[in-house]
Amino acid sequence: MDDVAKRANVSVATVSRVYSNPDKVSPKNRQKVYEAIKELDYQPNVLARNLRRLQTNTFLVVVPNIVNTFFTSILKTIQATAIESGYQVLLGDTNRSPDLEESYIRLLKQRMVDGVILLFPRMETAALEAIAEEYPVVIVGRKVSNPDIPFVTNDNAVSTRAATEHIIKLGHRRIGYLAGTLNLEISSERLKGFRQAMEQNGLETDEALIREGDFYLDAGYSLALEMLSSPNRPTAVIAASDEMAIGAMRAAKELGISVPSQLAVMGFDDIRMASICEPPLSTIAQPKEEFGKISTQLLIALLQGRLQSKSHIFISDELIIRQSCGAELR
Amino acid sequence: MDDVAKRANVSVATVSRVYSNPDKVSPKNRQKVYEAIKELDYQPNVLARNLRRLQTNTFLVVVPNIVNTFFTSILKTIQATAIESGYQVLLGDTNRSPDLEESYIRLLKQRMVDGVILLFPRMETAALEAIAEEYPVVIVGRKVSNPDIPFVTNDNAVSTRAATEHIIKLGHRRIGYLAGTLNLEISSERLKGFRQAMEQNGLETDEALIREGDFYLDAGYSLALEMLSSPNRPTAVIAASDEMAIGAMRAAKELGISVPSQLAVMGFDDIRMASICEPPLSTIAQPKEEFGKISTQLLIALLQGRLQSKSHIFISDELIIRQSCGAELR
DNA sequence: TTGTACGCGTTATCAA
DNA sequence: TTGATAACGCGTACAA
Repeated sequence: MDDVAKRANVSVATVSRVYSNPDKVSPKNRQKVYEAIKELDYQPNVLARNLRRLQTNTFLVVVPNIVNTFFTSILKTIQATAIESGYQVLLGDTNRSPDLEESYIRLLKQRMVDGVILLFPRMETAALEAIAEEYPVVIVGRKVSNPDIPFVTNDNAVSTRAATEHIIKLGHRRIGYLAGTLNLEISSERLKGFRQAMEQNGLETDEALIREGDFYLDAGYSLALEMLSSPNRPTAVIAASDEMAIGAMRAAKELGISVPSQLAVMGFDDIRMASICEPPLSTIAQPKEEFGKISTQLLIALLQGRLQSKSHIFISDELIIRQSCGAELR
Repeated sequence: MDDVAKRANVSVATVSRVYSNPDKVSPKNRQKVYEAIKELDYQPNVLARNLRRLQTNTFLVVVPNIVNTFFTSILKTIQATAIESGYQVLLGDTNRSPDLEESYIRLLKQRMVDGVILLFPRMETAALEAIAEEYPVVIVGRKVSNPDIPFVTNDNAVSTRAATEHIIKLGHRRIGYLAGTLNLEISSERLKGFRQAMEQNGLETDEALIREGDFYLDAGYSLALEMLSSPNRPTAVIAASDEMAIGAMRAAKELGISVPSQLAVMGFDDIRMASICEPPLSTIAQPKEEFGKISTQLLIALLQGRLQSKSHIFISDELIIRQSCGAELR
């Protein structure tokens, strides 16, 4: 910076101002500085700037599993939005481990990052709130009660209820449900929505038709194989994930049960396979891009101290009707 | 740090040494410092440390598309390996744009990161080499001739040749090839391997059976539909990607051509769908984890100035035989 | 083994 | 509008 200043016949202060406050420098000097910068191919040292400002214009995104296109779709939008606003994104993959999640908070304490976006965090609520009260944190995909902690999420109960109602309207009465790991709030909420829809429509839920899986294809396959082998089998199956729904379709095929004419199937997630499989799977799509965009905007607002309070944001899922639920047969 | 020093009755230098050179501090003082750190919950300020050391212990990973599990599998290993070694990972998604790729190099010039791993870069070779000559850069998935620039890649020609030979050994003579975008080196190399295998086995390659697609399912579907509708259709199809291979299987199904008994199919990539589709797809799996691990080790060695020269590393792909190629029928 | 003091390259304050 | 200068918090050369 000294060299630039000398070459432009100004002080380092003026050079610095050309970056932070160009309007406060006379056009003549500004021009001279620009030229000197160009001639010397000068690049400001970000490390010094960071130290002086005590901020890095970088934030961390903590992801449960980066080999999962659901999360990376969100991450992609976060990254793009961040870059647009002059921020960088540091990546933290946790392998779904709550401990690793918490360990990343160290970066916040050491001032290595200005803030954090937590995607579908799994740590205890108490720990989560404690961190978010002390540092700039935005949560995606999970609710907290503290009104000062911003989050953006969908409502899993509402969406599953809507999907279930769609199936009921198609005339089904015996409906099976393949749940995800039930100790996750996201799974229990989805199941809750299923039960609500059944109840509100005066249908009894046969507990034998509710099974817990782990979101993956194999679980959906084997649970459905059992369920569909029963003489009193359901005429529709709703799954907490597309993979499980596709597993269920495979089981049906193996048993000679045709989808959708003899069995309606509904998934959740809208993964790429959902539109490609046979028949294409009806499902619920979460607003991945909006998760990313809104959470990033919230965090930047938070960092710049212009966050309106009560930033609890719910975004609607989208019910996508393809052929597996048989809506088109009617 | 001042507070810690006072509390432990030592100087700040001693506190600093406890972090960087614990052995150079007397056990007594070391213990006192540890206690003070704990009592005050002191965290060293990374920004100051970075400035002083003129390094960040952070490196950038530039990814063509982060919503692609092939790239994120590599990224995942990179992240894990980096963290293990005390490094952080900054994320750069380029949407396959060469310009965006180059723009990330700014972070290097500004010293925001110590080095870069470029995954399957698309920029011009000249630009690539120019950057890698000046800064610590490791390239994944692409070769460069300069022996000082480290890279790790597979050999697409060799792998495709092996896959083609496998098909030939199964007795096929008329074999179709669905290529990827041919202006990418990766695609032309694969096609080259196909031609080599045909030639070395004395088979003529009918140019009508070589078609260029774009790696995606739809292209594989429509190209195969055409190719298989011909009266003189091939008995085997090799694709440059699993998605195209799956598209080809769909086309075959539509035409009433049974896979594998009437048509052998081979893919490339080993995406999740490959093991799930019907029939399961034979394919070539690239060593994703090794890409990640080795590239990270190379970069860290490079940063620490202990990189042996000639770090040009080739890793073998794995031919995965499932049912779509019909090997099991014999 | 320990402490003093300088400098890393900026930004921001203040006075001119 | 500009310049001089004091931080920012740490690491380390040097002296003790």
